[in-house]
Amino acid sequence: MIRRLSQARERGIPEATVARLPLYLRALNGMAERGLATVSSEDLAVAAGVNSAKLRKDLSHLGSYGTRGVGYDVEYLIYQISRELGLTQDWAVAIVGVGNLGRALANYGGFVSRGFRVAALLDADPEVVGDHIAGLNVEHIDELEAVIRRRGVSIVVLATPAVAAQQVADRVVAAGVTSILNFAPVVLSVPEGVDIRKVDLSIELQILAFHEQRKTDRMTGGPTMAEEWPEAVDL
Amino acid sequence: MIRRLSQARERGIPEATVARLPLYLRALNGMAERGLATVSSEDLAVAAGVNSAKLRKDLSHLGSYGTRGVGYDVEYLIYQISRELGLTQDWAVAIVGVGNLGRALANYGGFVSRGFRVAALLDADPEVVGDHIAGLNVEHIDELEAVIRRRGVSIVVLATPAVAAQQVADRVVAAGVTSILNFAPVVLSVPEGVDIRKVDLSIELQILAFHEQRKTDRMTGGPTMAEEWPEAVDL
DNA sequence: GTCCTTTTGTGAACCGGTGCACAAAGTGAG
DNA sequence: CTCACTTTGTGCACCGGTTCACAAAAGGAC
Ligand SMILES: NC(=O)c1ccc[n+]([C@@H]2O[C@H](COP(=O)([O-])OP(=O)(O)OC[C@H]3O[C@@H](n4cnc5c(N)ncnc54)[C@H](O)[C@@H]3O)[C@@H](O)[C@H]2O)c1
Ligand SMILES: NC(=O)c1ccc[n+]([C@@H]2O[C@H](COP(=O)([O-])OP(=O)(O)OC[C@H]3O[C@@H](n4cnc5c(N)ncnc54)[C@H](O)[C@@H]3O)[C@@H](O)[C@H]2O)c1
Repeated sequence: MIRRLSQARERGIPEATVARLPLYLRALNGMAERGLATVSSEDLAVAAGVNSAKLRKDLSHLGSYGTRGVGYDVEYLIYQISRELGLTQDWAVAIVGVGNLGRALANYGGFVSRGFRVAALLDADPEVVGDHIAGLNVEHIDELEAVIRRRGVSIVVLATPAVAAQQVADRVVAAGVTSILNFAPVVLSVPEGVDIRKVDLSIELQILAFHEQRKTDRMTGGPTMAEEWPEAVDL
Repeated sequence: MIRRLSQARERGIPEATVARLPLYLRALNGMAERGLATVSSEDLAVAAGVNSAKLRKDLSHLGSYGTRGVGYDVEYLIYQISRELGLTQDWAVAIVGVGNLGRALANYGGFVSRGFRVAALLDADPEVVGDHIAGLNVEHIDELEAVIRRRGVSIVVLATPAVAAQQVADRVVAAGVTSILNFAPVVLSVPEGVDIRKVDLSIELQILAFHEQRKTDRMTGGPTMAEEWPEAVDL
């Protein structure tokens, strides 16, 4: 039982913890800007909107970086979390599908700030190919594999229409990319080992609507029993 | 123990289930378009990308809508899920912050399709106010409360810069809205009873980067122990 | 040094959710 | 009507994650 710290760090940061680390990082960056040198788990937890015990347990998975009676060194913790997340290196991102959403993403400054660099924009529409957006030339989707290879793209953002998404995903995966952020409202099927994260606007709104309905039902003493199954239902 | 069905339905659909219902709904709509009348839990589960036992358990929370030996009636299930999610009514959505992202959202057709109607666009920039986007006039943020009241807005989408988000959220909540979809990278603080869902691009990318790093580390037999804490760290 | 205060790191109970596996319920053939 | 087959609905064991609560560690006062 020699490798105490190593044991904690190695091969096993819970997924739920990984998802919160960026939150802590953001809060810490704010604190660093305001000149704070150290922060307690309680304060950091409040800033990140979580419970302080959870925060401490999360951080304990990275190692023992706090000082009892004092708290955590802000700069040091920023470095450790950044390193853990892989933010100390530079990630080349390609955006495929340069429509409404793809353009917004390309123009968004928030990526670059933390190790992510938009390295390529790709689209199938000849009307769009050749456009200059955020200092980048939109290239034709035929160039996909070449662009991924040449620019060392390791993360692809999918912002094509739903029908094209699977087909593009297949090519992207075949080209060796194993991390995809998907905005198209489809369930992508990819081989083992490929990570997909999806952002789905419409699902978020539907979840809000569900709770909103419950809230208003409760007020108005809404229907408690299933009503009759009416005739027509639009899609 | 009289009210079996009611007991199942009433006051208690697990949050995880609610988050999956939109997925099932989407898959079902696809099947309805292709003319399928019934579907087995197995097939629907595959289409939605989940385990079939999970799907059955999820659906059992809404009631007993399947037929053993046959499966589920596609149209009927679409109706039941829609009703449960509150999609049989029309929701007025306001988008606050009509920049890159706000515009993309306003132009997006995917909302309207399922009970959500963009009823207002609001911005603080006089340059933007008055623009016509997707058939809507961009109104000044000063009109926020009046617009929410007059158009019956019950869901607000926040697409302002991070610094403005909390302030806008406070006004939105004060105006009686209890459902917010937040795109700004901040932890919003709102009173009990207000539902916030956040969509955070940057967090998604960071999670992908984490796993990507692990994958490449494993291949190259990367560092197993924490390295030295280097001098400077950029934010 | 001793004592008091602060705050971390974690053991352990708890909780929501997942998935296996199967009885119950339905269909259809003969 | 019976038998073979299909598929749902769910009991139950399990698992990851959350939260409480506290011992252990650190710092400061004297
Ligand atoms: N705009 C939004 O706010 C929003 C919100 C939620 C989800 N989405 C989803 O994001 C995706 C993009 O939305 P959008 O509004 O930007 O759509 P869009 O139609 O404006 O843009 C899609 C772009 O993809 C390109 N494209 C089509 N097929 C392609 C292919 N095979 N390879 C490369 N490029 C291809 C098109 O030329 C077009 O430029 C859609 O799947 C949409 O459902 C968008
Ligand atoms: N564009 C993206 O792809 C993207 C991705 C992730 C997150 N975000 C986040 O979404 C938000 C919007 O991004 P964006 O790229 O559209 O920014 P943007 O600067 O293009 O647009 C912001 C808009 O909000 C308006 N605004 C500012 N203060 C306001 C106020 N008090 N009330 C009403 N409107 C106000 C501005 O006038 C501007 O039109 C930001 O918080 C950003 O961090 C954007």
